[in-house]
Amino acid sequence: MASIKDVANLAGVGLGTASRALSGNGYVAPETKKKIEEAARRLSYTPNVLAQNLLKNRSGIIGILVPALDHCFFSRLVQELESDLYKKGYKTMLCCTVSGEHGEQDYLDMLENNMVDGIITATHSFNDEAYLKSNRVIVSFDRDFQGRIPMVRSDHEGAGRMAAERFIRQGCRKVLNIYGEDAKEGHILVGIAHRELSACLKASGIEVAEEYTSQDRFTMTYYSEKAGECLEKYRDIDGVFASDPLAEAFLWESERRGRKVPRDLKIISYDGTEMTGSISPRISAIVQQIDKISGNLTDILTRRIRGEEIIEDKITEILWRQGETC
Amino acid sequence: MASIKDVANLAGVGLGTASRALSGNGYVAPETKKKIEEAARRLSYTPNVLAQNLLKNRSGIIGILVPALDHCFFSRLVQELESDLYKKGYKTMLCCTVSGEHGEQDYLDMLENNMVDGIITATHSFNDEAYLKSNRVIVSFDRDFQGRIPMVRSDHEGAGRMAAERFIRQGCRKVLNIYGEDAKEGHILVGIAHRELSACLKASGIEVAEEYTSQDRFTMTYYSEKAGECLEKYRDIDGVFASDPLAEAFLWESERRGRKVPRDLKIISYDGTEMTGSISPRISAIVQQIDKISGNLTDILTRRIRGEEIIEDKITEILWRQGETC
DNA sequence: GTGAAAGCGCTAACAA
DNA sequence: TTGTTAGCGCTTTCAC
Repeated sequence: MASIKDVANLAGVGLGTASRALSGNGYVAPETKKKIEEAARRLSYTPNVLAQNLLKNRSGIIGILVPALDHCFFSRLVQELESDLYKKGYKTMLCCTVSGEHGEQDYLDMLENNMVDGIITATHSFNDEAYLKSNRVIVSFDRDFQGRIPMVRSDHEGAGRMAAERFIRQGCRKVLNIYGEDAKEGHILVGIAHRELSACLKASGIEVAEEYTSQDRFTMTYYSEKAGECLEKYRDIDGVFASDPLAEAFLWESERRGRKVPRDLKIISYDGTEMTGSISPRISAIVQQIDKISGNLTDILTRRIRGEEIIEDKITEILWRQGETC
Repeated sequence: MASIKDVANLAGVGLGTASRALSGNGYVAPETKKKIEEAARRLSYTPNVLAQNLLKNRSGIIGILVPALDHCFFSRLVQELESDLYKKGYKTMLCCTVSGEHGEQDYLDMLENNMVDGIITATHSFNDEAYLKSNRVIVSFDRDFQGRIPMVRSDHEGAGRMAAERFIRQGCRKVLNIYGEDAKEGHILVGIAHRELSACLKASGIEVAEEYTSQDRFTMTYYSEKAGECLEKYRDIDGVFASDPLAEAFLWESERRGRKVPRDLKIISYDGTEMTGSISPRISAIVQQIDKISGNLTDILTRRIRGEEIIEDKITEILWRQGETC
């Protein structure tokens, strides 16, 4: 590994000059520069980012914390974030908190020890304190830290109302509203959409059943089981509101039991990733705009890294996607 | 940010002593150690990994290059790799090469400039030269670099034969064999399975149609379109062999056209991720064991980082998963 | 058992 | 315009 010192020696100049020539900032005579560049080429010199990082006290890496990639919403979000961060000059460190038993704490430590310049967290599992203790740059997706960490989320209130409106218009009499048990109360904010839905439906005299899914199982196997159980337990429901993969599971499990969708059961999914929009029949959905969410998250993050004080939250608009299930 | 120097000062010792006490290697008197640890706690000292990295000339980060996370095989693989790497003491840097327009080259440069200690590549897009130029640690998934970079892949020969055997036993007369155009020839090795399948079928007097998918589109929208087209184009096929999401698309598109699966069309998917195994009907599949693949990749990688010379390839066994589509 | 000093590879300030 | 020097924060000799 050739160092900048080697380059300077070969070119017959001081290493400060070599540094200026190669990095492009600072005065250096054209011919000297040429010599240095030639020497660098001959030695196939590459600057050691480890040294640059130490000096600048930044790594150029952003940590993304997600429960898992099994869930299509998270894999889409991560892919979008990686792309956006890259465009802004950052590399992405991936941290899945559910898959292994390993700790979120470990990943948070990377903030303290300068491994990452910032963190985008989309996990549900950990206690707030660990996050709030850190004075470095964190941005949250869909999780409320009592206004002490900036957050990005979808317009869940609107989503809940929109879903209710659809079920009502379709003449549903009893709707199953199912979501993660971690969003049941408190600061996982997708719960807002579900609570809003229940409230709206009840206000219109429509019966509501609520069920909750485990917060650390994201496999289709689990979702299929859960959907099957619910269909057995609630034989009289004619509507379901659930996140993408679970909505898909309801679709197949319902058909398999001879309950036609949408004739006997209307399904609306929340997330509306491309996955559920292209299978057949296409699932009707309220869409969380992942590209916008990613844009907001990375925008707030990079601005905070640059020193801006931002604590305001960002609510992303939701959309209706007409499918064939409601 | 308190540095080790601050800790040493507060404890009233030299910074060398503080370093030894905190890192645990080197002699230091118990009471001195206690003083230092106390000082560290008071200042809530955290070692700066950037400095440690520069000294050790390693970052503890592994780069994973995948085309995208849209495809369930890759999102599963990445999740598994992240978990395995974590257990081995490495962090994961995620690099999606298709999603953005940004270059694979950029990520390969990270090897040269010490940003990552090694790379696991599962991409299809780039020319071999860029990889072979690098003398740092690379391990490849399913891509042949003429024996110059160690590789892990599934037993594609066995997979092709197994699929053929199933189609034959089910009495198929014409099978559609569809896969990525990049695997058509050369070094994307999943092509072996498909070529083997075609060869076996033809040898048994069964007709084979081959089709190819784009190598940089992984969305369900695309797969659905493609499946639809094929079903229109080949009205007489009674068997399909395709990767997971595409197999799923064939399932829905076929049913939508009134061609019942498996009565009119037998489907076998290659990959057999959990996703296709749990929807209803469950898709019959030849399973690539992602956990084993990940284990082999990370094992070879870490051993090479430690200095072992490994160039032999690792073939992972495939499994049959009985579903309801063949 | 401990402190001082060198150095990882780089950049930036300061002289020359 | 260029070379020298001082660190970034840490670990590791090497004397004491």
